[in-house]
Amino acid sequence: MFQEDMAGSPPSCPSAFAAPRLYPSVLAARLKMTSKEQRKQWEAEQKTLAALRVQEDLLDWSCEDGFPDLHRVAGVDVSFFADGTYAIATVVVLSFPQLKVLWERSAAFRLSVPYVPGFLAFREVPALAQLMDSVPCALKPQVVLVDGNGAFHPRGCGAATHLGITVDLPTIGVAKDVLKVGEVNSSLARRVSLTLAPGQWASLCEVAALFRPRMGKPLVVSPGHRISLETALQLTRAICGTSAPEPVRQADLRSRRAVKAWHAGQEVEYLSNPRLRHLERVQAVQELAEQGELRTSERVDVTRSKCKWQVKAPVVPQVEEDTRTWGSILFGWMCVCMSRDGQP
DNA sequence: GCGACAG
DNA sequence: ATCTTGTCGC
Repeated sequence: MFQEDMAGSPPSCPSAFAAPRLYPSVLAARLKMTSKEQRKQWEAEQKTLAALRVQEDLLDWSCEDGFPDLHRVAGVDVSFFADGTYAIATVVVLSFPQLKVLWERSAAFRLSVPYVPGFLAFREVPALAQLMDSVPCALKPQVVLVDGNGAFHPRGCGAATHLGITVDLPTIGVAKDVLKVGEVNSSLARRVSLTLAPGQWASLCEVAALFRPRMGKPLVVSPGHRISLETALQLTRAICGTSAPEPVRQADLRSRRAVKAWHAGQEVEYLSNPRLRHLERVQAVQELAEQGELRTSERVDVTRSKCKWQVKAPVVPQVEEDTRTWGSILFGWMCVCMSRDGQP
């Protein structure tokens, strides 16, 4: 049990949190604080949930041209206060294909768990799941895009998968950096990205692909829950703006805005104990699974899967002519420089 | 012992 | 994740 769970009341005054910024050291200290017992428990939960992951399309919308039955997509994100003890979780629901924001909710919560690579979900998903619960039925999203990984994870259970299973919605993981999973790492991804023109993608392994937006860093796309990698990629491409999928961009923008608003002294909604509520929820999911009420599926072991890095051109090219911008060209050049450093 | 490591 | 300015363009 983390001490923070005992803290009761919401923060009421920004000036009360003028704590010094100790990011690197605080992180290092907390990382060591995470006991081996805790890690084992987390790993066990991830394995249990990974076994419940539905890896094929289980959707209420069609994947055919233009996704005719898809009307609402959601994005989620978390932004942090400078003192590292509070954060704001945001859920946004957008219309499809217009990609206009239909609904938003942002709320502050106390961070009760450190960030440990491979265990992001335990830090961010409880608050996000609680917010997802409050989405009005009429606005319930048909798919959720998560900042992070889905099945592309050492135990097949990244934050997108964790969230998808606990709220029982299709999810897609979109990560800005490459988590090391088996043979896949950032240097492999860098080599693959050099072969990618804007708008193209290439697979990294069975459950992850690298997608190059028109501008900016390539994204790691992996299915979270109730969706295939193919469909996840297809949809991500369809809703990707210039550098990121619109739902995650909106969630990012709005959660940061909420942090700034907080700093400016505005009242912000507060979630009391997302982690404790989430523990009960996960338990409920596991019990349902034991009773056979939940569908289970075979887990793909990323670690043992071979890398297929053949480049595949997009079905519908997003960039017809050479409309590459300065930033895009500069990025390509930086990639070349970085790969030179990386090569013997 | 040191480095790696989604957000 | 967070720390950060000016600047160019619509």
